[in-house]
Amino acid sequence: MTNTDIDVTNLREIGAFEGSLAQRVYLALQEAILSLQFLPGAVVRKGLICEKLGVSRSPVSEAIARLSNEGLVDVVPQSATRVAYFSMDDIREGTFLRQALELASIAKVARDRTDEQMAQLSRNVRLQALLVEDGDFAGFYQADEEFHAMLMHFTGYPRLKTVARMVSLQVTRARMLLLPTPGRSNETLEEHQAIVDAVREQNPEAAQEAMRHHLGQLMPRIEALAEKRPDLFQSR
Amino acid sequence: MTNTDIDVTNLREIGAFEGSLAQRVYLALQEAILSLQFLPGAVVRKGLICEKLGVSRSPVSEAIARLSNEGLVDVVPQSATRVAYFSMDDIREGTFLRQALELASIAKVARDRTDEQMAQLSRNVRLQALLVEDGDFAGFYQADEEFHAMLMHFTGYPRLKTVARMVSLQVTRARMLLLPTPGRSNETLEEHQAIVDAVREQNPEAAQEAMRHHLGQLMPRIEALAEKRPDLFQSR
DNA sequence: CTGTATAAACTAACATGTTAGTCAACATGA
DNA sequence: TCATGTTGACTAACATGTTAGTTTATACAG
Repeated sequence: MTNTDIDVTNLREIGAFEGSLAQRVYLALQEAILSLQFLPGAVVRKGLICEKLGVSRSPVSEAIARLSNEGLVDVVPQSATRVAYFSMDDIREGTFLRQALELASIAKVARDRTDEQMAQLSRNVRLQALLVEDGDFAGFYQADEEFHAMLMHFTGYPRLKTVARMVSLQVTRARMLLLPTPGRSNETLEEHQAIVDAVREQNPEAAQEAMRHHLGQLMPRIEALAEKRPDLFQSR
Repeated sequence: MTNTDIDVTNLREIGAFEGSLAQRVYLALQEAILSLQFLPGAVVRKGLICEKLGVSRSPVSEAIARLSNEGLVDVVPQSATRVAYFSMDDIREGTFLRQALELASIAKVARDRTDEQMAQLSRNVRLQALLVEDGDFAGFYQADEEFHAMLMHFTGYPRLKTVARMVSLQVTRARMLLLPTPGRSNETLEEHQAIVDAVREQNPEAAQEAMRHHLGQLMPRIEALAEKRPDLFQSR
């Protein structure tokens, strides 16, 4: 069991975020955890965070409470808080929940989409094609995120995006470890195109099937990862 | 706009709950809000709650932060906290999210169920039949809850139940206003039986269809409610 | 009587002091 | 060497003090 502390120099200053102090601290910590600048097992010390960010323990405590609720940290009462280890069980569950929400969303969007929404989707996918052509992986990753966010936005349910993000935080963190595989972005693009095609034709079943296939590509890659980096996975 | 305070005498003592003080306060407040003992629009005063429950502002603040996150209270920064009004938008969204999770769950359970799980489901539904026969509405309500909780438990995903509960809290609160309609529990029972039959036959599509039909019965009844009790719905 | 400025009261948010539970280091005995 | 008991440092949880933003009541001008 490693007992290393987190390295607070990896925290972005809270001036970079908006909202209450607690909210900013939360965002700063979440970013550090998801980007793996805080490694699993590292001890989260309130004192260091307070010092680095220049705030008192109150907002830090509230931030940690939220992270605990999301499963990104493990709090041992009266003792310590650590960055949560990866857990294949959590990741599998997160994938399942995420898929449940994505499938319901895509079916609704395929049914109810407007022409304007269709145009936006089409535009996004054409942008993706450009980015793949240019080999701009970072840009493609962002456009990919936007693609899924856009679909959820089109359902008209504002909390959906938030809930989907929350349930799959562990998956998001695991994705950070996936190196860009040659040819994968091309496949991803084709999968996105298939989804958009089904939405264009207003065919909910086809859209669901295309989305199911798309999302199904992720888990095997994460499972391969667990073999290579067992140090990041829970040893309980 | 009513400016009534909450009536803290409706709060159960925290001795009735388990966990940290913050957790107990959270549960006590949630119970009062969901059971409509705290009415929409009522001002939540920390001072009164602290006095009634015999705790300081810290655990109360943490509890309110969680309730705010779940949408059960509206916090106006630096000003006041109120019990959230009902919102048809929130309820529709909650129903959508709940259905997404229930449909994914029932499909998985129909595929993967064990004989032991099948026996438990069958037992629960036969219990429901007895309770309907006896006209025990409270008992039937509880068995109904257990039925859905059981299905989610059988997926093997431990957080699922928690997430499903969280996304549909507004729906749960609205259900409290639905008077037991004559004959409805009989219908509900038949719908549950149809679901269990499909699970027995390990037919995911049929199970989903039965579940979809079952869940589809709720929204129309809530919509009728919004007409009768406009005072509880948001007037923004 | 009405619109507006102002101040006082109230509250969430934040800071800081205190308590009590946990855990690891160390000592003691087998 | 190893099991076990004790102690002390450390931390989350809780209590309380302080700050700053919002709302509302009130005074005053038009």
